[in-house]
Amino acid sequence: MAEYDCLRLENQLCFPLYACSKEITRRYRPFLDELGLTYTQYIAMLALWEYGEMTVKGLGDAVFLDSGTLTPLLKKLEDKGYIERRRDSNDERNVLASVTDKGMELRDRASHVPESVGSCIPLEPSDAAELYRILHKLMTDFGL
Amino acid sequence: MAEYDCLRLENQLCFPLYACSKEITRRYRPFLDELGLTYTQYIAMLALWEYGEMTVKGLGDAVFLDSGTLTPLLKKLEDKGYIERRRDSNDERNVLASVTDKGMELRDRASHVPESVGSCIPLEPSDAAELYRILHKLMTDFGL
DNA sequence: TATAATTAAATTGTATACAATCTAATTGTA
DNA sequence: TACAATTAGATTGTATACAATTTAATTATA
Repeated sequence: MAEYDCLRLENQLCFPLYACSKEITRRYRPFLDELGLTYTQYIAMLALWEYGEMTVKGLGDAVFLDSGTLTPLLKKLEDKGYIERRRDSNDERNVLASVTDKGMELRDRASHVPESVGSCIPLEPSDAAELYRILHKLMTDFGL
Repeated sequence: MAEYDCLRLENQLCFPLYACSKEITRRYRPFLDELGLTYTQYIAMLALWEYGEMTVKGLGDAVFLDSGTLTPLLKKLEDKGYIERRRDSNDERNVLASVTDKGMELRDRASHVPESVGSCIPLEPSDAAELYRILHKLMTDFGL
């Protein structure tokens, strides 16, 4: 059966990546629940806090999601009062998303999240740094 | 704004993990399309090829998915003719999934997938080995 | 042994993801 | 300037994910 060794779960690189990504997302939940955000909504808010007003396209480029995912997600963030959406009067094709005052207050409440989650991730600093380096290199080489 | 540096997308470890995981899954698509499988269906088939007949629970433990995801997924694999599902007569709570002859033929056609995908992942062998080591360590420490 | 507790799947509901398509606005060009 | 091509966002359809609940079967225990 050595001919199928390459198909063993243990020998895949994609699988632990997929599994660890899901597990880490899962560990955000208790902290994000307090903020009323899902993980993807949190990622979108990180981008909007950092870059300010953005088009749906620009946000999608930043977080690697398309309008099919972002349109309903941004509507939910708008319903929660964290962002506003409006058409760009200079180019009516664009929809601009911006953070509201309530959304800026949320930023303060979110500022402890990275540290809180970090303490739930059993990763030595040296491994975390190495993982960070490899993943960022991979993203660059992917053209992301 | 240094107080919010920890919220910058660039400073998250979760985000490149999430982005790379999605991108790698995306790169499986053309190869898996030929087999008529989605990525998650492929992962489930890897487990069934490797371990043989499994309960839904056992499969879920192997690939970190619950019955809410697996029940409809296994029905699709059954519709495609790659697996069979039957109740365990020794314990009627269990549903056993097993690979059909057609599913075993698929294994031959799938055997080139890891190498084909690997050549689309711009990762040096040393980095791939290091990434593999860190992720497996993380899974172990997560209790996965 | 009757029943409480546990277990496994399935189901329900919510939220991504993303391909493909549609619509409206803008841009390029003959 | 008409009109083709492009672009942005929204929509539709399919496929995960997973929490919470339900149902049926099994196990533990009073």
